[in-house]
Amino acid sequence: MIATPDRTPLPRDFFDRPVLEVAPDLLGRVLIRTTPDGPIELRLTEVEAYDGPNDPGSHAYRGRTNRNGVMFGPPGHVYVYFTYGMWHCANLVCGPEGRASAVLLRAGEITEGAALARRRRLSARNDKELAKGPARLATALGVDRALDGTDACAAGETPLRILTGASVPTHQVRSGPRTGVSGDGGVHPWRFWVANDPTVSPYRAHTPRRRRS
DNA sequence: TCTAGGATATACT
DNA sequence: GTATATCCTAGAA
Repeated sequence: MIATPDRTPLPRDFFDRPVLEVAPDLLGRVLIRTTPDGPIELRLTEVEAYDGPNDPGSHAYRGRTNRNGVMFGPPGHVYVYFTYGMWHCANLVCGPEGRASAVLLRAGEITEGAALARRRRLSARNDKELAKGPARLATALGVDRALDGTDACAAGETPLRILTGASVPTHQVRSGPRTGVSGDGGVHPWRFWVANDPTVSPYRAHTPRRRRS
């Protein structure tokens, strides 16, 4: 065995599987965000599955729009959406192509480039909060709509890539209801996280907003 | 420690 | 007009 970390991207076949197989298998894998100031690496600790046509909680449930077009494309690409008027969230598209299923990257541990991440996340009180939540993760990595459609499996230069390497053992994977999803979409235990990991975001049930005055 | 409310793009009614 | 795959701050407890 070779002791050096494997810098090879995951093969596209990895994502060309049902999203419920891919999601737990992503836990523990490492994302590399290449920025002009240097790389930021993140180890995934929490994800959520969204299964296009059968899933009322999915952005793709009501068909293709300008925003969600990447979900309908080939697996292994990054779908980035802008929400609540302020935040970005990153997903990895799963197969088969056209099914429009994806995994939302909910939280992770910054394993390299923490100084760069802190600069983008000034409100974080400690390093465990740098990517504790989907919008925080995107902010820490500097992910926005400009990265929508990025191929995370590309071998060459790419702003965002996911590496091969060990996922966490099955006995450390936990699952439960998805966060912040309303209606029938909240019943599925399609949120997956690493047991006892301090970077996993706290569960919040869906709370409807009150009307503005 | 907890809760309420604000910020406001995008899609849908 | 209303809801949302969210986060942050202020003020109460």
